Amino acid sequence: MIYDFSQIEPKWQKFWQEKGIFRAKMDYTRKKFYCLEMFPYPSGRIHMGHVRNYTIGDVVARYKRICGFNVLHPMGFDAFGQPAENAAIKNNSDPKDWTYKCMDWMKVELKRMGFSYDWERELATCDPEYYRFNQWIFLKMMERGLAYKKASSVNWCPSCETTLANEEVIYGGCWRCHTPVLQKDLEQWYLKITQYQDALLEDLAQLKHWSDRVIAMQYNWIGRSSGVEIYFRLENSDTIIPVFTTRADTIFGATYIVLAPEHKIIEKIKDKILNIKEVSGYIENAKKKTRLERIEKDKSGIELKGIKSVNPVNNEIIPVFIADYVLMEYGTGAIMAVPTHDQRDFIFAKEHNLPMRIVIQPGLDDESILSVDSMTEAHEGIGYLVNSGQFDGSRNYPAKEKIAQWMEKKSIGKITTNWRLKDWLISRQRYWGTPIPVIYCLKCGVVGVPYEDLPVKLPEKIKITGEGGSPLSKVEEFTNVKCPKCKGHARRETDTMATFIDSSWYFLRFCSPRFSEAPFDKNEAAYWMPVDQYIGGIEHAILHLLYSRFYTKFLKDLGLASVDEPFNKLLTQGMVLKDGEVMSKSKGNIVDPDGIIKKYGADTLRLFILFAAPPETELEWNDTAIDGSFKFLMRVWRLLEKADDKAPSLELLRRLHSTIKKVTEDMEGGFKFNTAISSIMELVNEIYKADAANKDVLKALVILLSPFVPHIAEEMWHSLGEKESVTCASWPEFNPEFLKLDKAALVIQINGKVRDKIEVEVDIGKELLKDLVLSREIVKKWLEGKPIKNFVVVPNKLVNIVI
RNA sequence: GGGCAAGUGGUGGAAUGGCAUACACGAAGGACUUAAAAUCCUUUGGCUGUAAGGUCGUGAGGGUUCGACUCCCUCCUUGCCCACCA
Repeated sequence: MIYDFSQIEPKWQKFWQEKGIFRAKMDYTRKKFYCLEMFPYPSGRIHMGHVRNYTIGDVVARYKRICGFNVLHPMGFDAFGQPAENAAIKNNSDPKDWTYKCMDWMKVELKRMGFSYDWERELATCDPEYYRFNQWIFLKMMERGLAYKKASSVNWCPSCETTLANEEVIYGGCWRCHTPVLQKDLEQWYLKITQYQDALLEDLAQLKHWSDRVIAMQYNWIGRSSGVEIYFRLENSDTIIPVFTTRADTIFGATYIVLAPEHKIIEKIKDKILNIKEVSGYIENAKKKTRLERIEKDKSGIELKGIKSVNPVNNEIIPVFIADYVLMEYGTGAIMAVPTHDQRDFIFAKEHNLPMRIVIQPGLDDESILSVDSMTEAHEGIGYLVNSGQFDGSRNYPAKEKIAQWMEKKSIGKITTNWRLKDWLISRQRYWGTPIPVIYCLKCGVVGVPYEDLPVKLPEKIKITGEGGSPLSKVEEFTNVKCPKCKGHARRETDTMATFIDSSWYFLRFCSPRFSEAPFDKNEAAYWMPVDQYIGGIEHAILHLLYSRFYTKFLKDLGLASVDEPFNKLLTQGMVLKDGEVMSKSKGNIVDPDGIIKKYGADTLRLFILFAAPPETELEWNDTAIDGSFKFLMRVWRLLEKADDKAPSLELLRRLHSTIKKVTEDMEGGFKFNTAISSIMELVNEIYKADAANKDVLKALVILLSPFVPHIAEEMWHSLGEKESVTCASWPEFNPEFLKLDKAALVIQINGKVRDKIEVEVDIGKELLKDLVLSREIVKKWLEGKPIKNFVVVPNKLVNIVI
């Protein structure tokens, strides 16, 4: 009887599907468990990253199911996006055809892995029945002022010919193609995620089962900082320039102010700027620079000649500069410069030969006194205030609050909170996405498409060239519409939504994927949500999770969702590496899962991936080590030949029950699959050693194995005489009676070093133990009459004699 | 510059205050075989020793403790995230 996985695996996959074992139904009498893995983008074939992600998820789902939970474990496709469009341009084909072909391929591969999905809940975000609710939610946001159109300077990728959200700009480049991003003035749709900034930040505290790493990433991204907006007036004018600072304690040291080149005030005061030509030149130049260039360059800048400002705390007349190191998108787009206590200002002041004044002395004794002439860098640390009027002598950090309050009282400043998080730009000049459901009418203005007209369907079979902006703008029958209000001539919006929208609520849709009246059925979602265990890559730690949290909060406010946070536990799995590097086509180090399945079967692949490393850490692919996983399964398989009804030895039962205990603890305490599997391997070794494979012991072994390697487990389960699926069995409980021992192997240490071992009765008294230990020959030799300073006993574990 | 991880045999990794290297992979030797594969058995951190044993050893240095891979402090290295964020 050989282990023929190629016959076994399809057989049970078919069996599970025909019996509908993984179909999920709402049942208030049972405890639910919603297990979700981040759904894939249909790029063609599944890769090892997918296999790892979905194997981890499948083990969780199968384990919870066998523990008696009512498990929801769905799968679908994040089907809109640019690769499909690019493929269409390249092959002169249709994005829809390409996408559906890819999904079909991937589905075959996912099924071949034996994942326990409820395929009846499958969804694809490019399906009009799905994206109509992207539009539905968008209209609800529009009604509440959360979706709005705004003209502004936006991130523009010249290669993709589309706008990008701040979140999609990675180190000055496009997140997709890494092309340096430019700034462009455009009218675009935004979602007001900032409406939820407080909740998004505060509710992070609820997410006790998320890693510190992800929490920190979200926290930093939202980026709340409290400080003061200080009003600097221009000399001989009523014009006020507000400036944001977190360092109000340094205000008396502000010796000039600096504006971002894009600052609106410049246009208003340009007649008074004496060197306007040079200033305009500088601004033009700054606009042309990519963000990367602005960051890398030294601190360039130019003074606005003829313009002076007034420091409101001491009425000092100070110069005004523009410089591209000041960012328009953060704070007020203007800063007060304190060169003595801010390193960037220090460099700038040195370069432009600007005045400095020390307002914080690190210590008041002679050696630590700073002087402007001898300073080589800014003093950003703590100290005592000087040159600061009535605040002289206070410690600078406690003075911060006092100064802020004083400024507020004098109406020269306002205590404010500044956020790094900006509203979400969602307009994309692309075809393969959700059309934004808006119509522009000359008479009525911006009009939302009426709900009964949804979905606004993407026109099919259109020509996509990849040139000249939005493909939809060239489709006359799409753009040319009647105004829903006045029935007059109107034009349809031709931009599509960012694809992160699609994945921001799919977990809710999975609760009732065929529901047609709303994005999802309230009651179903109330039962299944939140997702109990979410599993995916760390690359989605910021954007996808933040947007999903935002959508969930909005949908709760709409009265649809029942939870504040969508994902209770989050597991971010590590990447799969080959030769220390991430697998990628360009590096040519791809291992194709399909080839592995053909050679070893899905169970071996699953086992190797789970055994080789804990789920969160990186996994180094090893072509020879996978052989070991295969051999282990064959070794398990051969146990069938040994199956008998002889009573198992007490020793074997002990091992069985300690394995049950260990595996259960590993599953409950953070999914330590690698150590769970290694303890099962020890059990198998023990059965071989005992050379007696009692059927009940084997059945327990098979159940323990079933979440990891479901096909071989199912086959063995039936071979052992069972008729139902092993997935319907119940998880074994360990019997503590078997774990009790009457003898304990004690380690004898002398001065903390192991010198001897002794077997004694469990819970032996200290005095009796001491006599026993001291009578040992080895112990006597080491002691050699030296006095014992201390005799430490750790019950049933060790003794340590200190001499 | 800020934040979060991590650093253990030839390799993946185990041990979260109590026998460092479980479980595997690889390697070496042996059994079975005409042979190979498969399977089974033995060995496998360094140094030292015929052996018993001794001794060193978890990135480096200090500390706490009867006892530290584990806790604390300082530093080094690597990975990831953010970053002229005022």
